[in-house]
Amino acid sequence: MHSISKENYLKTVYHSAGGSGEQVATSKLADKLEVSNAATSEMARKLSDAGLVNYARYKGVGLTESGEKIALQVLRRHRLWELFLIEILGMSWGEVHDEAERLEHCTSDTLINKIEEHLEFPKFDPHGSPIPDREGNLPAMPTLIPINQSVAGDTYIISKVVDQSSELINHITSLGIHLNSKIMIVDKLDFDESVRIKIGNEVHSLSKKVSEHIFVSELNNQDKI
Amino acid sequence: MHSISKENYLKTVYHSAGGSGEQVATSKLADKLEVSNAATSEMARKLSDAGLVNYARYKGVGLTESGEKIALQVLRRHRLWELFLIEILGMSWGEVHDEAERLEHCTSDTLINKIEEHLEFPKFDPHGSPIPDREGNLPAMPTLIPINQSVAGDTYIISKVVDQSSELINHITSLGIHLNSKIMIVDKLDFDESVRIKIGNEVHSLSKKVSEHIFVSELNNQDKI
DNA sequence: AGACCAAGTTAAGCATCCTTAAAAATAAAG
DNA sequence: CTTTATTTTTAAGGATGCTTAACTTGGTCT
Repeated sequence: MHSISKENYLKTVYHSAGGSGEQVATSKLADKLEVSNAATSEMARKLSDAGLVNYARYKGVGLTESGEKIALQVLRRHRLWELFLIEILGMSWGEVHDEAERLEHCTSDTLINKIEEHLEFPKFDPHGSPIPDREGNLPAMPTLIPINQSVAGDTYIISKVVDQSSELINHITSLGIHLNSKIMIVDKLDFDESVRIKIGNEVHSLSKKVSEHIFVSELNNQDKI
Repeated sequence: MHSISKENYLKTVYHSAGGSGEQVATSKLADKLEVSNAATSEMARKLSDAGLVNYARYKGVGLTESGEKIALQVLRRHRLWELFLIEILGMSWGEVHDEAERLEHCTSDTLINKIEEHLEFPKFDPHGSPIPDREGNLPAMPTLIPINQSVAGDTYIISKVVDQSSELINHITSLGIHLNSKIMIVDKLDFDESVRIKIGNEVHSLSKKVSEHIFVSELNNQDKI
């Protein structure tokens, strides 16, 4: 296994490169990792020697295939842990990030696979980010639309909630809305642009403001949590 | 938080000192931690400077009060993780030790308390070892005897297995012996000091060596796991 | 007691990952 | 196109935690 530092560098390169294999400036990594520029330059050379990044002096770093593989494994561990801590242990959104940040570096394949199994092979983490599978493949992202742009009569899956203010979260949680809840759009009222939705057998009304912060995906587009 | 190395040294001192605050030879620690004697001497000095152990050259180390506190916290994390991995995630005895060995060093109080809560405040880990509570207090232990000191004809509960080598664990697991299994002592053979036990309807023979590592408690003496 | 052996300690050095400060390369401006 | 400013890299050094090799110390044997 690679050192915690190396894993964090690779993860940060992955995030900074925005998916594609762009080159990332060492200074950008230094900012994100909160270390000196000198430290990132040195690490860039080491990771390059190890074949995990492409690095040419003054040109930034980009992940190689094997580097990306490791970054995706770290990401997988992070996102599965976050989901697990929230779903199974009842921790709050605010608490889980730092915890997962540490656990992601000391979790064997065996353990993370058990966690994945226990969560019934989720595809997305509590923030709606995709969880790489055992081979490092990312699931297809559903097309997300804010709930106020949904079509009355159609059925959707709650896929993402932006703005993590506890007020909003508590409000929608109290209505029985959770990530991956199945909902049906009853109707949309013109006069206040609110949306009425059906969850299970209950119908609730969502204000315009609330409905803008909840994103849904079409049912067929989504296999399972 | 203290470094992983420091936590491991303190834990090892605790285990080696056998509960009471005896002095432990640095060479004994070196053996258990699989590092050189030089490394333990140096660490002894550092831990002593930090007030975590009593250390006089050539006289070994012993935990101070604050050192023992840390050791017990590490122990608490280790044992709760082991139990959690087995009970909640369905991992095997053989798998959990190494896993817990890593997790114990990157688990916040918040998380370990959640785990404790989820397990409904267990008192003993999967090996029958006591789990320190949040204040570092150990629960009262049931009276344990090694199986080779049991009385033929009597019935007991498997309460503890020492030596966590996967070989031993796998062996006894394959015989159907688990923590809290009820067993009956069939007889004890003088010529090789082996013990024959009955589990369910099967009778198995345990060598002297194996029988020394399995501890049982009398049937009425046992509250819960 | 004196000599000897084993246990324990110090010394020197290495790997990792970080720092600050100086030097070099690139980019920008006149 | 040269000078300046900015970014990036190298150099030197520190902390941690380990190694091997040499040296003390303590205990034992005669």
